Amino acid sequence: MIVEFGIVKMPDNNFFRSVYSIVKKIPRGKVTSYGRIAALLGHPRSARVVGYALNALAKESESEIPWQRVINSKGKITFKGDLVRASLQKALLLEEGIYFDSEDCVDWKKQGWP
DNA sequence: ATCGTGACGAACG
DNA sequence: CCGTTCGCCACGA
Repeated sequence: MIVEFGIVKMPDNNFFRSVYSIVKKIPRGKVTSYGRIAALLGHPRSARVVGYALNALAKESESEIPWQRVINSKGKITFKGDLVRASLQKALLLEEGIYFDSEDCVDWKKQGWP
């Protein structure tokens, strides 16, 4: 099956789709990490793959899935060369009421999910 | 099938 | 509290 995210062909991969279904459940005003999602899926060591899945998503600026609510385990947004996406992510999160401290770090205890 | 790659993360030093 | 190293695993060439 091909999940249509624009022209990008998504593989018939349960892991990717599982990632998306989890991300969709993150409530507004909350955030979680790549590793957390991987753990929820029963693949505690597949954090990188979660990032890989979200990467394919962001290209199409998919509105249905709140990709911006996924950050790294340190509680920060990961740049990795794409400053545009990073700033967009922060803007979206600020709009949702996420609070960043002086070091651009979120408070897991108050805004972490689950 | 093999291999390099990466929105990660934990373990070191 | 840094920066490095290493394990991880789906994907695409």
